[in-house]
Amino acid sequence: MKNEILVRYAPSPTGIPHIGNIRTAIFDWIYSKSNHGNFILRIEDTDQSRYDPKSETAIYESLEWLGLSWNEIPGKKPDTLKKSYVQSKRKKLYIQIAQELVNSGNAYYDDTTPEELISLRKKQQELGLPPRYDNRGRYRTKEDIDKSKSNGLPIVIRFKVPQNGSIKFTDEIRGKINFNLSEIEDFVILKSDGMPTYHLAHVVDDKDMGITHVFRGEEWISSTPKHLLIHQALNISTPKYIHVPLILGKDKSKLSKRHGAKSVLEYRDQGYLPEALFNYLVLLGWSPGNDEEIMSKSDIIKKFSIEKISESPAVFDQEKLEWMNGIYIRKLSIDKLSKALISYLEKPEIDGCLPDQIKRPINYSQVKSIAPFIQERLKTLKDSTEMLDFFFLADEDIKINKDDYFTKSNQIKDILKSLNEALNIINKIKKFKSDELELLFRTLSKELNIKPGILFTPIRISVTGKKIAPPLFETLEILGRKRCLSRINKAIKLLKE
RNA sequence: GGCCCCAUCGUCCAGCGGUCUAGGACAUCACCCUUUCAAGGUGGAGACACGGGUUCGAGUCCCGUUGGGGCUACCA
Repeated sequence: MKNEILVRYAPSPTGIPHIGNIRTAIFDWIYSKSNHGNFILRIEDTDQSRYDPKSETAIYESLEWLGLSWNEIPGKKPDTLKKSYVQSKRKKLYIQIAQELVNSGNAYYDDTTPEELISLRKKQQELGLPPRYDNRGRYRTKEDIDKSKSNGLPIVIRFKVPQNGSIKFTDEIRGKINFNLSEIEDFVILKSDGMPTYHLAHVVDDKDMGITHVFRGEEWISSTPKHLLIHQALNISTPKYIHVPLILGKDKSKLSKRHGAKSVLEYRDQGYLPEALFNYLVLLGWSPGNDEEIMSKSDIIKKFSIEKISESPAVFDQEKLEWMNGIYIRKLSIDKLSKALISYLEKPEIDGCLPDQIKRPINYSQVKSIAPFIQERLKTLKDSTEMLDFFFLADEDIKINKDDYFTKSNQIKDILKSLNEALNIINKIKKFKSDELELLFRTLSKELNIKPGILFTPIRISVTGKKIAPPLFETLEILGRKRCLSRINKAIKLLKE
């Protein structure tokens, strides 16, 4: 049986995909999966001046990291090894279609220069008129154009928009939307460098590739009439349009770099799990219709429907993402957590990971022994750096801030007493295990009549260099007797200075 | 400015005419648990933008106002 549903993610390689953009890809992917359709990737690189080769790689990486696998269209060879379709490789097709449109009277050559356009808009604005192209090119003769061409002036092809009547279309989540044609200017479909504009290229490709559903950001609603017009002129059918609500920054404007760099790869590098980002993002603008929030991919695929996509924009909430990431971290097995932690921690110090003086590779079994004690404390993998650097640091590299000892209005002689008792216990204890240690230290706390908190804090600081650290007795055990003794001795010396 | 879209707690969502004295989650506050920090538990505060209709009945339908956003390129 033939697959009916074909959706595409069509980013332009002008920057690293950000959250808003990739959310559309997520919807695309889910929709194709939930309908047993296909999902393809098309690189829309028709703007040569903004093209950035790095971002093309970033697109692949982002998609792969999130697990959004794409297919090729049966019978249509992709343009890259990565199985994506690339518009610049299809240039001839667009030129051919543009010329067809000229031939059929739906488009015309225009030699209006960019400078003329700028001064035209300027004049209009001075007069308080809306800035728009005045369709002057309609009245240029073939001779005019030929002359301009031989003079080396830039020539474009513009679509001839009927200047009366209206055009309407159905957006799958908002219903009917109507526009007056008189408000639409004759727009460029083929640029002077021979490249098509988005308007032409995507219509041609969607038709050529058999795209059935177009998911795109709400910002495209206003230019949809242009796309419809091209469809009409070409006498081809339109796909379904699903304009998804925008993702907004804290200030409620369209999410952009200005809101603090929200590229997908950055989330990866900051220690977020792909499952968490996926889950969070899909909930931004969609819900299953009840209160469920934590859902696996297959859950979501099962429950997804276009009708449940919301029509109002959503503000991106970093804190909720963090919370959700914590949920996903806690769901990981210790083995998986350890591996994720290692691959994160081994990166250079400059990326927020373990200090460079710590030898790589990081030992798996060591991380595995610690992982259970930090698992529920992590919001991101990055948090782990600070939580366990002291496990890997040499004793002499543990930096202690003396002031940390004195926050509870306690006195130095008590602190030294606690530390010396600790030394004593650690020295004498037979089985250096956390439960044994805890037993002895609790007994000591009672004997000395010192509250556990007061007794344990100096030990924690001495051994980890931190006021906040993983559970003390487990920490001691993993560190081992020798290192504990050495660190506490060092701390006593420091305190006596 | 013009055109288009949108409007439930601070934020994300549920609600698709009566079960709404409006439910969940994040954040926030209090308490419990507790060796720090978390995690967890319990509880609190917190919203249907406004005005007209329609209807026996409106958060839910219609219109307007207000507010927010988007578009207005030889960028996508």
